[in-house]
Amino acid sequence: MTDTTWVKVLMDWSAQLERELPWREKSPRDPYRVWISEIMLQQTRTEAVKPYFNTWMEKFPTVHALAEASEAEVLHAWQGLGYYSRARNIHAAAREMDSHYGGRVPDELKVVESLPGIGSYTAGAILSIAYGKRTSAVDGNVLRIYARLYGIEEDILKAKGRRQVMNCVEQTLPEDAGSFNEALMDLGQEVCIPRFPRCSECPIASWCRAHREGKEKELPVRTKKKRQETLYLAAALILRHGAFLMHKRPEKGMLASMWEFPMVLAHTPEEAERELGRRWNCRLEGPVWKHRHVFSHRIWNMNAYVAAPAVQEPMGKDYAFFTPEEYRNIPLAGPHARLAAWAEKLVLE
DNA sequence: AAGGCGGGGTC
DNA sequence: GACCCAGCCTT
Repeated sequence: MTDTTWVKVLMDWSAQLERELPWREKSPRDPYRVWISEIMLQQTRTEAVKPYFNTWMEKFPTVHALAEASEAEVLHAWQGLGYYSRARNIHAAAREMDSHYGGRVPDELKVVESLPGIGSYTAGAILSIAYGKRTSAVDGNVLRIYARLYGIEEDILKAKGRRQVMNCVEQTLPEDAGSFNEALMDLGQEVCIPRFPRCSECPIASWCRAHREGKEKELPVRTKKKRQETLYLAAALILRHGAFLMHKRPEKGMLASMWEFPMVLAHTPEEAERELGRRWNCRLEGPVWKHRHVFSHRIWNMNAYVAAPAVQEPMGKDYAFFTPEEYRNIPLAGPHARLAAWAEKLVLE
């Protein structure tokens, strides 16, 4: 039988820690706030989320307010936070809650988990924290903590290792699962951190197998990810009557539905520049601006050029002109937001 | 089971 | 540079 005496020790430690976070107001918790915070926190540090969360709540205070908003407004509020399918899914889920669930976050595990953007972790977190149900919420923190605590040597990013942790969590999960899940997050962020765990500060170190065996830096085992592909990007600054020509990206794939300056991707900077000149059939001045942007899975080396196409091209509905005043209110794609900020001064000249 | 999908802090 | 974060979805 598993020794679970550490559970209460951990929860007492977390309670006296009293971490103050915008989404951790006094109980009862607002399920809407719990849901939004959990989505924002997917693969994202708490410090990055804080300002977005507060702005979001002023802009979209309820499920209904969010459901009424346009997708562009929602995407704009998410700009800079990354993983933009989260914004699209959150919007779709809000409309579903508004039309089918009385404008509330549902309180049944299977129902919540069926909503877009809500997987097993987020469903468990919402149900336990907002509704007091006894559900587990296994995230990166929990995988790391349990791998160390119980000396699990399987790769936690693979199904087998993950299953071992999930089984273990089920056996240790207390009735007050919400407080327990939050206590694990506290421990994972403050003490049982990835690289160099602070075991001397850990309230449950005496129960930890990895610590006992001096393997706390060896665990957890996790596969490395492959490195990014490098691409070269040439962007066109096409200015008419104080407005820049911009392009709306496709509805699927990277930076979906966000706006960018017209651009070409290639494997060399020369090729990108040549293709851009051919596309707009004009001379390019520049590069007038350079930037290197690292994504999780690729790298863009960007060059921007001033272009003045002689004739008005037939452009289609994915193209439109925006003044800087206007493009501050539309969702801009990653590094194009930086270019847009820089390009404002061209309008003044 | 594997890979796509952002951005930023930290070493 | 590399690592990794309160993961989910598609293929």
